[in-house]
Amino acid sequence: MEQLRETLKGHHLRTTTCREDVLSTFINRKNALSHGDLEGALGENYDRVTIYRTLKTFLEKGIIHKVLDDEGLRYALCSHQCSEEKHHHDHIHFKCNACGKTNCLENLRIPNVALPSGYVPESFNLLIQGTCPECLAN
Amino acid sequence: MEQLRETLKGHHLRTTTCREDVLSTFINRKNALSHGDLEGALGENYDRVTIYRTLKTFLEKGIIHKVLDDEGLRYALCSHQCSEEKHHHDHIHFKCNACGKTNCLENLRIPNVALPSGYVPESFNLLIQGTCPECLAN
DNA sequence: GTATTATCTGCAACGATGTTGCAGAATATT
DNA sequence: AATATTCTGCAACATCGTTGCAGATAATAC
Ligand SMILES: [Mn+2]
Ligand SMILES: [Mn+2]
Ligand SMILES: [Zn+2]
Ligand SMILES: [Zn+2]
Repeated sequence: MEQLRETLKGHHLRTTTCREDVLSTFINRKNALSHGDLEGALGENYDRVTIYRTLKTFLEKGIIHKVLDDEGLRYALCSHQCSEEKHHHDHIHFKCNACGKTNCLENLRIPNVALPSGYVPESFNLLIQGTCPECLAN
Repeated sequence: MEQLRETLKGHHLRTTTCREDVLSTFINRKNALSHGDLEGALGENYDRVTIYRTLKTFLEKGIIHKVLDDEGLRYALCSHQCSEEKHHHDHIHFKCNACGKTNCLENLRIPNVALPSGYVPESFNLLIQGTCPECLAN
């Protein structure tokens, strides 16, 4: 509760109930969320547009980052000290084809790739699809 | 020209002008194309819906494959022998933030990753963003 | 606590994107 | 040339995402 306010303040954002609810939804569900997911969870309380704008704001402030998925765009919490200036997202994302959830594998870094000369890499996005441990057990 | 008909026949597709034009657009431009790109190039000749269906058909027949991008979904030619049954797409995609083009780096394979136990990988998608050789020169 | 200012939210309207059903057109086959 | 198959265009619709603006709310100053 108070934790949420701290996070928002720390990123120079006013604390509003919508922002608190969006943020806590990200924290409670562990996986990456689309706008549609959030609308499903909070749509009765807040307007679609407000949720879009909240995502945009969180993205700009470095609270969440984009996750590319074969179904479209999702968002996940930035775990480390991402700020408005600098982001650290060289970790792997895993999507389970059984349960449909996409997760950050925060401690798995994307391996280096030797690009042909002339290519200057700046950011990386690796999505691995397959079966997650939970679904494998069932 | 005749090449196009061969490719279509080889995938058991009727040769229509729309399919020929979509296919040749992929061949002429080297980079990955979105539906919007194709609509911009061919939209005066063909209906939006027909272009959507052509993409879907090409995808199913293994003529093109999906390319994930921070802007959304694009498509690129399958260079090797992708068929309806089996696809080979463990290569890297590169998006240039300067010119906005996304390309297949067909001969760069995605490196292996040691996943935590319980995760069963099936497919991989690595997008590297940065500056391409052409834009670096300018 | 109240007034002021800056920011956020809801609503409406709109544009872009993608899907489906169906009748007529085009293609491949005989 | 006749037939069977499948492709295309149109219309209608659903989903997704953006923008402008007026009223509500939060932070700040008094
Ligand atoms: Mn992540
Ligand atoms: Mn490719
Ligand atoms: Zn799963
Ligand atoms: Zn470039």
